[in-house]
Amino acid sequence: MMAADDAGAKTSLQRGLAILRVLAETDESGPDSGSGMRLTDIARALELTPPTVHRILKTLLDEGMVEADKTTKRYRLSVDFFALAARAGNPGNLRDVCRPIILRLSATLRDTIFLLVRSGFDAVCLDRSEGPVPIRSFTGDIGGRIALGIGQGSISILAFLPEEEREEVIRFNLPRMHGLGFLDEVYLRTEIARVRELGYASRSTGLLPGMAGVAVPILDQQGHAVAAISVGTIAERLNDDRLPVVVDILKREAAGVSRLISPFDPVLRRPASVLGGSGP
Amino acid sequence: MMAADDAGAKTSLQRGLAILRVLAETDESGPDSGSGMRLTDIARALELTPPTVHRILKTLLDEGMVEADKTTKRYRLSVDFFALAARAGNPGNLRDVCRPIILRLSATLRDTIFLLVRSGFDAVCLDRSEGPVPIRSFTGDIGGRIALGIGQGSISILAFLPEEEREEVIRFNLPRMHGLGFLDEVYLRTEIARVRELGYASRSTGLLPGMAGVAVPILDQQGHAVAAISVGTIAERLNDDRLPVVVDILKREAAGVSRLISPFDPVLRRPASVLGGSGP
DNA sequence: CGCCACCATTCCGTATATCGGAAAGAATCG
DNA sequence: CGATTCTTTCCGATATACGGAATGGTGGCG
Repeated sequence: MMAADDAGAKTSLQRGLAILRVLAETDESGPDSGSGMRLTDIARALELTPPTVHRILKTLLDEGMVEADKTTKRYRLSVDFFALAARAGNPGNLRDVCRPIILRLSATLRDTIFLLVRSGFDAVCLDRSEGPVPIRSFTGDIGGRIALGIGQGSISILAFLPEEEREEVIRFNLPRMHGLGFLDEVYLRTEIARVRELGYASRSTGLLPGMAGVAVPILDQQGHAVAAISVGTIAERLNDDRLPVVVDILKREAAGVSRLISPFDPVLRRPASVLGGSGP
Repeated sequence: MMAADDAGAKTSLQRGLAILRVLAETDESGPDSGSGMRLTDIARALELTPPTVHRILKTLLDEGMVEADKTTKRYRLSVDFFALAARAGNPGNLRDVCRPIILRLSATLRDTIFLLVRSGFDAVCLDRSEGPVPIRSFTGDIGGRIALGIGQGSISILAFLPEEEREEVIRFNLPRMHGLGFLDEVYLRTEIARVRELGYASRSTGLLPGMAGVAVPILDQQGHAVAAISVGTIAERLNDDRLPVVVDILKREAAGVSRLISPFDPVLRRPASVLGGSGP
């Protein structure tokens, strides 16, 4: 069980990470974002005493992970921390491998392209390149998360997970989805079957009016999804004429990526897994 | 505050962060990127004993900041960590405020737009939106760093720092620059003077052949630079006809941002409640 | 095929960093 | 201008982290 506020944190490292997480929450988009948190607020949120928070914050400050506004005494995650993260999230070179493809696709299709990767029960947006047409999407920005099953890219990953994992994700995510959309289990399973059959996910879910998308999974050697390439655009741009063309291009690119990731290394008995272990 | 602030990490939190940093280094682009590090490599790099590294890695693993490939025993930063830190780097809402502007600019100008922010002696790329023309740049990707003074966006920040800070940065960065480019101090100071006079930085530095850029600083209330908006494109697209137009558009947008950031309200103005309202 | 070398992992006594109550400065509010 | 809330420092008791030593694995090499 993963409580949001880490009631079981015992070590100072865990407390430090908890503080980073709490700061990240207030740094996300919103009216107060960027303004940061005060020491006592952090202490309250994490059920720590002010001296403890103060000491840890001082360390985080010295290490450059956190920055403080000296006048307002408010703490927030630093730009350095942001820059550090840019070097993460590249499992199996996936992001590096896909960047040129993403750029090429958005230039060719003149739509916004997303690279999504699975992380636990979510899909996370690893990269994106905007087309000229502004769109809205579930994952939105780089680093954005969405439950596996919501949105074309996300569902195309879910559809091509190993059956056991797929069931586990569905079990876990259905309750979460009821809050976000109006998907019921029957609909979800129908969609998954369709995606598996077609090899791509499309159609507007109706959750974002006027928006539409297509996505294809990126499969590993075993034919299981590790990621997805997704096109987000307005509904008119995915009509019956254009859709097949886009799908065709996407499938070709995805197949190319499949060949490039986890290149067979004779030393290893198995290809390196692209997936992380951030599951249950 | 005695001495001993030196490189020798003492607390477990510092060691944990050091491990994250070391993992970030090997995760950056390169032939081995994405493959991760082994435990003993980390131990050697940080001059720690294997048991210590093992214990800390276990914590980081439990906390989801690090993921390990079970077969190869290699550790790397997790996608979760990536998602976490992607929420940082939004000082004073700067990124949120600028995103629509970045998108609008890249759609209008059909070039690649960067948002750079100062971090210490560097400029860091906070956001970017690619135009149809592929380009190369110093900062490159989101999260990329470049010494203040190299590149149009970077130098336009440097030029509009308070004089004292500007001198400090120049002193610190000149030695670093000699490795990167061929800038000498006279040239740098000439450029800075020119940028201050014109209010923007342009001209191809010649460091990236065929590439060109224009950038304008984003100023705070005191007229000091906190960030810059930069256009990166190929040299032909910044000829004498187009350059003034682009500069004009950029200046207008930058002025708009200046008004939006840190709306310093001298009266007692607490931004609602920090914990408050619509929690996710 | 089997030995060797290196690596990951566990154990545990010692040493030390961490914790938080108490209280002194700051800032803020009424 | 006094009251309240918050930040920061101090310090002793204690829990936690450390790393040497030993164990279990895994790949490399002869």
